Amino acid sequence: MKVKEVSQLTGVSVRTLHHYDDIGLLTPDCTTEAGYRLYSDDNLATLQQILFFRELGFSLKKIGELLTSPAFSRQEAFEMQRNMLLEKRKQLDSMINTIEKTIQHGKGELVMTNEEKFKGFDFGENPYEQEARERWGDKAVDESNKKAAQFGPDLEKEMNRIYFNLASLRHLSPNSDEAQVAIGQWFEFLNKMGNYSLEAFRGLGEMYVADERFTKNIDKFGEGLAVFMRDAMAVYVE
Amino acid sequence: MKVKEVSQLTGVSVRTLHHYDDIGLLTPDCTTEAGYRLYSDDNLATLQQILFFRELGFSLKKIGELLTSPAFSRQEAFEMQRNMLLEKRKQLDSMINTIEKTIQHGKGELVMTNEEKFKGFDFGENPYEQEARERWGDKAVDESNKKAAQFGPDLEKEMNRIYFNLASLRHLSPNSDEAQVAIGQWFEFLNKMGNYSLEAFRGLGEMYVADERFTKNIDKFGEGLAVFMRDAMAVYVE
DNA sequence: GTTGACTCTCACGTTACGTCATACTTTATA
DNA sequence: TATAAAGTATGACGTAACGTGAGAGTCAAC
Repeated sequence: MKVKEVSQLTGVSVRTLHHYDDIGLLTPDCTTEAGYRLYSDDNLATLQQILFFRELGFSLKKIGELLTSPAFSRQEAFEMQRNMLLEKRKQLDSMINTIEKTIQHGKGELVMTNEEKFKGFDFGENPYEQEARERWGDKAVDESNKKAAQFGPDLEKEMNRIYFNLASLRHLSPNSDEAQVAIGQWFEFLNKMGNYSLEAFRGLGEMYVADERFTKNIDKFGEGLAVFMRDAMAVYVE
Repeated sequence: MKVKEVSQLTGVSVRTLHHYDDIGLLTPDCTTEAGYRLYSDDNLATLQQILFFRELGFSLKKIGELLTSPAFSRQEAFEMQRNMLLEKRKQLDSMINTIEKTIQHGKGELVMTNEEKFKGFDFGENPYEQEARERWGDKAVDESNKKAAQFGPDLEKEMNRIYFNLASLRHLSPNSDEAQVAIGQWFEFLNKMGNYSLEAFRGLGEMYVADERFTKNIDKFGEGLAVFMRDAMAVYVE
């Protein structure tokens, strides 16, 4: 789909699409050789996400952070957004209530304090952001780091813990959330003592299967773990 | 009340109060000789109005125009705002509905078209503004005055005929065929001497009931004709 | 009488686009 | 098939509604 079609479908302006592309929030999957932006269905789904978050008052910057967070899951996000929308409706109800009272107040049928007159406006500290940050924000990553670090200077123990954890998940899909979180921990762990690029990380996964010495050592934690890890690592890199 | 108190009470920042003062949207009734802003209860009521309109997506400029309009009435505004808030809640419900469908869609339990995925987002042409402009915009009063003045004797006759005809139908449903034909004639008639958009036409109907001067003149042809016409006009627009 | 919370007025920064201007590409029409 | 019309791209500047200090005056309290 070209910009105008997307614009008409979603109600956002073409300029907005350009803008989102400029700031890297929504880069179309494809372009014609003339430079025309072409949006895929997946791009549309992302745009929908963006609009939901925007409606809930998130800044574009924060939306970008959320969308690119490794812990981000679309389904999870949708369910959360639903809750947020319900919250917002409650707020709206509160405002409606306030205004109805105000109308009566104007007719002299009711007395109102100043505070009551502004009930429902307290937009100030919305709990939405908080929840989102906890779920997908930097804090989540930091916390897990902290926990991992608490295992002490004994790196081998920590390593084993991660392997163990992964082994317990190896019957799941390599791209399941749990698997990806676990493999993320593995990636962080490796980066504590060296600098693994994502590409190197993927290569490592390949080696787990290709090299028998690795395979055997890894599969000690559970049959098929090496293969599982390779797949999960490949997914993680993406 | 000084700025901080107002800020805490209402949830808006001190800077915002300064800003509203700067642009003349909300100038405190009083200041100390040191230049401190002092807000009266009336100022607070105005601020409440501002916040309601703001929540409904009006620009500060437009809010200022509304508030200073001679036709502006606080009570009327409140009632209108309540309707707008109810409208907005409907929109929210639509979004919630969309998101619930989307969740099912994600689980593969449902098929959705791209259009369905963006239902409820269509912020584009909000009817709120339109209504407000018609009610309090200077334009509404001027235009109808001008046109009324231009009436020649021929036109007046035709107009009366249409009114008469409508009055004879006012016991029917506003969306009956007869009523719609008659109101269609009225629309054509108006368009002979000016350009009435459908939206303006609907607004005119609203004014028939809202503005006593109209109501009285119209009801001369039959009790309740103004209300009947407003309803028929609303139906006609759709 | 001085500390700390509160206030003032500039004035520049920021976010999320809007609005041209200018130029190229694609589609429709004659 | 040429040519107009509609769509798109990239700057680049504009705007709305504040945020964020800086620097200075004011006020209540200990």
